[in-house]
Amino acid sequence: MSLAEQLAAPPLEVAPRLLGAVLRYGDVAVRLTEVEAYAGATDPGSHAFGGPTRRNGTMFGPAGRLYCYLSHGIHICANITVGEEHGPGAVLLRAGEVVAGLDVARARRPRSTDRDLARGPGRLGQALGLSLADDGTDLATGPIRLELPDTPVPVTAVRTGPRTGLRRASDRPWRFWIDADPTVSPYRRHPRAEGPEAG
DNA sequence: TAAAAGATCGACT
DNA sequence: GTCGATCTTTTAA
Repeated sequence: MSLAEQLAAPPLEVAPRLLGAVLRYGDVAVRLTEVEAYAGATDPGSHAFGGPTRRNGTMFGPAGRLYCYLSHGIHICANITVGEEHGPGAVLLRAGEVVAGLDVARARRPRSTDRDLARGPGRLGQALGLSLADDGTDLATGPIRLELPDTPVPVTAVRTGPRTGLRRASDRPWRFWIDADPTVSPYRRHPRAEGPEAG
């Protein structure tokens, strides 16, 4: 079963299965501990909501690719495309534990403790050395590889909650993380988030 | 400890 | 011209 076939399922189904997976780029490898599902056309929180644009084109391609975008002009955030082809599903890689290339990751983030090296999507992208040029990389054949876990994280260790920092659709509990893992990032609600508390 | 603000630039309208 | 699936530093309790 190919990587793309394993990822050819709805984002909400694939997201928890990515916990414990390892993303490797050069010397650095990160074990994923926190992800978020983005459903695509029906999800106001997704970049794909409203149809294809120059930025989100990768989301409308096949599963098993890396979707990278620039956040706040500074940080590269990474997603894995999932679901059916032309169905713009994706899973945001929110946080992880650096399991290889610790010296390289430390050099890229000199002011971080080891725990914080990839604790947050912007930090994760920085630790791995991602750039916008990495958008669209095939994770089965390219320089960046995704290794799914031999044994999935048990469902009893997976926790869910609302996605972090979104203004739209901020109440959907589509964030998944490994319970009690120290590298999971803290939840922050968007200051102007829409939803129950926004009125 | 929590909240606020500044940084910074490609994508979008 | 405005905005953001963020991070860091500063300021206030």
